[in-house]
Amino acid sequence: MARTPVWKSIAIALTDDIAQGRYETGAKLPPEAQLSARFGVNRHTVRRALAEMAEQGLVHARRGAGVFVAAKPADYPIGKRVRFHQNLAREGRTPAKQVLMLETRAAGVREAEALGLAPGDPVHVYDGLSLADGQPVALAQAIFPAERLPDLCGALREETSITAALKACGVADYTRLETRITAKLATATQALHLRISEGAPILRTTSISVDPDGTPVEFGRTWFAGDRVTLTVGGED
Amino acid sequence: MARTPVWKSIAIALTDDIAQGRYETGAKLPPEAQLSARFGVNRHTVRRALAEMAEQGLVHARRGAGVFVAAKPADYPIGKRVRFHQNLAREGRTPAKQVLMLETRAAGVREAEALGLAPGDPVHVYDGLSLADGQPVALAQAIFPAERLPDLCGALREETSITAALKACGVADYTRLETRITAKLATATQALHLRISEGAPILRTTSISVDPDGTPVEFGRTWFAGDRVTLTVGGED
DNA sequence: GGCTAACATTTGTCTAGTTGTATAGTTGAA
DNA sequence: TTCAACTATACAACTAGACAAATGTTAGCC
Repeated sequence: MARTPVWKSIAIALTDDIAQGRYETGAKLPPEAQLSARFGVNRHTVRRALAEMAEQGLVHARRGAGVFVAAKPADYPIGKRVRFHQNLAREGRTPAKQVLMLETRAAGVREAEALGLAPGDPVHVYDGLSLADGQPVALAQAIFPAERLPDLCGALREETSITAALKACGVADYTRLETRITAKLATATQALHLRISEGAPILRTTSISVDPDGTPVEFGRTWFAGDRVTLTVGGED
Repeated sequence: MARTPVWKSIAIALTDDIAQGRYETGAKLPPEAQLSARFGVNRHTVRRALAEMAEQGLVHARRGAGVFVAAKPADYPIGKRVRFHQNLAREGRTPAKQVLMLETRAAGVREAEALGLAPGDPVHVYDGLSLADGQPVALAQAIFPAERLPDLCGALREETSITAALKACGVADYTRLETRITAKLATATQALHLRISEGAPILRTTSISVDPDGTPVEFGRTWFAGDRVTLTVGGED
């Protein structure tokens, strides 16, 4: 006899359910207690199955909330013209952003250098979450020179994208001057926002964007959920 | 592995924000709902963090109004002239001390060496608690040469500060010769006195103070509640 | 101006549900 | 015996939603 463990057959059954479309991406699976009743096994056995699926990136569990079907990875091109909303819309996914924090404060040394300011000059700091089809994809921090863009905070709050907010403040166009990419592990709060597990791989990019005159307008730091995004460089554009 | 709970890391993040001056003393923190969005957790989890901070006296909440910063960690300059009462008064906080124990006994080897005595010579030992605005900030042990300062015990009991007690015994001035700083974790009794949790970080300093002639007058050991104090070295003075 | 009433905001509390983890026990097979 | 798979139970940590209570704000009225 083959003797496949019970938990493995449960994992297969659930995986099949997802493939059949019984549970959509982003949807919540029934709670473990309910699943264990359905399969007639102990809760731990279901957990074993779910753990396997989580490791394969098929589902993701949030303590207290439930187990959710993970989304498919998206290609995210990085070139001269990086526009989160356009990038995703091109793939037929619905982009969205969620403002986590918005403040104006003095620039740090690193930030001032990137924006061509003096340390201590005022900057707008935007902390936000970028979503694709309602699923968090990236944590983004963007820093703008406050003196040049005094009304940006309001615009960021109201507009649906950073590009639109910059346009409302008179920056009709801007291009990416430089992007640096490194790999990190998710901290606890990053993991919570991105709905991944602590210690999961993260792509961290830091970037400088300039307007057509070559004046820096944005210093950005973005943390992508490594499982959900594939950064692509080069190609067209 | 004992992973740190999410609420604890949130408490640390907020405490740090306060220490960094992002929220001034007396200022209102963002409402719980906003904080829970910023950290990506449920409001209850933020409340757990705020409860911890409130217990430590860092913030206090008023129903219907908000959560306010009660006190930011005090800066405690360490230089030639370390005076607990003056240090705190300069920051607009009310210092106080509470005597835990007062005794005269024979000096140990380490203590004798620091004070330039022979082991077994009599020393006064002061054990006390230092408070800022009624909040315990540090546990202090001070050891004085008994033969040189025979009446110190009584003075320590009556005067409000060690500086005053020394003055009453004829030591008009004294300066810090040396201070050593290490990090420790709070023991149960330390935690109890400082009203922090067991295992919380503690700054331990050992110091030698001398009178204008260069004769050692005090050998001190102090345990600061790490959350409530930031030791600063150098600068003015 | 000064007062009140209505409303929105914000913290406090409660109940219920869900996943994470730890411990101990049972069963079946090599 | 020993080991792996599974069961059983309990508790901790976090989520979710609802409502109460206190506060701050604003509009309207005298």
